Amino acid sequence: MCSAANCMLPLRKNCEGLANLGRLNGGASMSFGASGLRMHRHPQDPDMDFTWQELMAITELQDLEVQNDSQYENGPYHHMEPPVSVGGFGMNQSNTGTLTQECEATSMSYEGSYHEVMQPCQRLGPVMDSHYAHSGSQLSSRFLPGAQSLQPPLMSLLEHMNLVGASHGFEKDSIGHSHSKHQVAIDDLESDSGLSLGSSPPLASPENGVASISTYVGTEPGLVYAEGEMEAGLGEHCRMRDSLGYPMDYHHPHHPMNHYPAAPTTSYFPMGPSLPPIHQHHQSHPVYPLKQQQILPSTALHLSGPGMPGGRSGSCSSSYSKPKVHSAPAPLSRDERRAMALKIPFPLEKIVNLPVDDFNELLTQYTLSDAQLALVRDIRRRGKNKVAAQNCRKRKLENIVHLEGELGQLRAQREHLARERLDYQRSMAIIKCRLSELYAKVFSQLRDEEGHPYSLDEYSLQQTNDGNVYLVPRNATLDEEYQ
DNA sequence: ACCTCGTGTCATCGA
DNA sequence: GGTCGATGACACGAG
Repeated sequence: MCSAANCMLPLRKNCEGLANLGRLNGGASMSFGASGLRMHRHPQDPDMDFTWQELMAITELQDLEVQNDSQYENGPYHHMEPPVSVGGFGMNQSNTGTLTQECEATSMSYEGSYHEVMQPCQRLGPVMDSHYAHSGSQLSSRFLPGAQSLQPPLMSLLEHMNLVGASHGFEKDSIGHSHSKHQVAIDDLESDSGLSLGSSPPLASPENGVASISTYVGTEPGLVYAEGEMEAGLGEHCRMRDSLGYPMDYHHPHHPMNHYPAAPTTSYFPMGPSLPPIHQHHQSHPVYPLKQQQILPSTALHLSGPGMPGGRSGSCSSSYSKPKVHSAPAPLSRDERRAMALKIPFPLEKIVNLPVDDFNELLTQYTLSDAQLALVRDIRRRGKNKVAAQNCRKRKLENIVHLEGELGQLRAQREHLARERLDYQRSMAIIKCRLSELYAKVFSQLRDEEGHPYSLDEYSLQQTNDGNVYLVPRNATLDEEYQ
């Protein structure tokens, strides 16, 4: 035991709970401690029992405050400002912290938000009890703009202080409900949106994406978690795109959804046996001069001929006839022209879409020159790469849209957490103010053996782990024996 | 003339 | 080693 221990005056033992506080503090005197110092109270201050209860309630809050702090520290949002602490008021669970006398003595640590609250709080101070007793709900609206966001421990205390009023229920519902909804939104976002090429539009421009995510970017609490409606997922996505006029099916002739041989309906070769005769998808194909198209024989690649399997000439011949649906038929691509020039005896569709084994088998069925063989392989490579590039670009745009949605959600979450933090700081400032008043009140009732009051400048209250509260000189700390 | 956008193509990498 | 898909980079044409 250190020397300071002789001056430590255990005031009370609060482990029996608030129910016993009245009895413990209701006595005419409190004689504690090894020093034998006796503290005398004024005879039955009618406010003292309530003061003690309130004081201890605030003290016990400090444990809960730690939990609140850890919530902020462990949460996804890390703010640069340190959490507010009321430890400066003493009554610590350990041996740290000392009492302070005035609200302004602690206001330094609050910077912005605390000053906002302290002024009305101090102005209210002398008549605070009456306000608590008679107009708590008004205080809640006037001085606790963020009281509805208090965590349950704070709410409990403020209820005890009659500071909160009817806003409690709202906050519980607000926080709890919004968090659960928020989780749903995260789950939805984390769910693989999938690269559903078949349901993706040919183009998903970033502008469209921004328009779609505007739902998630909310600045108001009510809007913050509206992204939970994302659960509609791809279906909603599709509807949105549909409303934008995009086709829901990606009718690309070589789209992975159109697997060979299930969908041999189109071809790079515009004259396949069962092909739609026009390029419905590739509208960007260069429009070659009419002169160039005119020199292309409509039956340039006759499948009927030497080396061709019999019985296919007719259909194949017709398959290479130019479509006559439109007066201005789609131009041929470079590879198509090359294929016709080299008389490649099978459609480009097969060249591109056949599996490698079937493709090799197809090559064995024909006698091709080296130039033809090289061209066929180039056509196959370029055709596959073209589809791959299209898929890649679609995927890239979809990723951009998805990331913008996540960004909006995270921004909304950040705003929500910032508001919660501000509310928490304001509430703690009010609590500290009230706590300082309570300590001043307690000290005003304590007397030493000679009847002199203890000074808050010289003494502080410290609480041990077992709940004993000691009056400790400020230049001393509680000995471990008391912990 | 310049920019943007869409597309095709090539080169490269990893599976 | 060949094939395939993905992707960055580049070129080109259209608007």
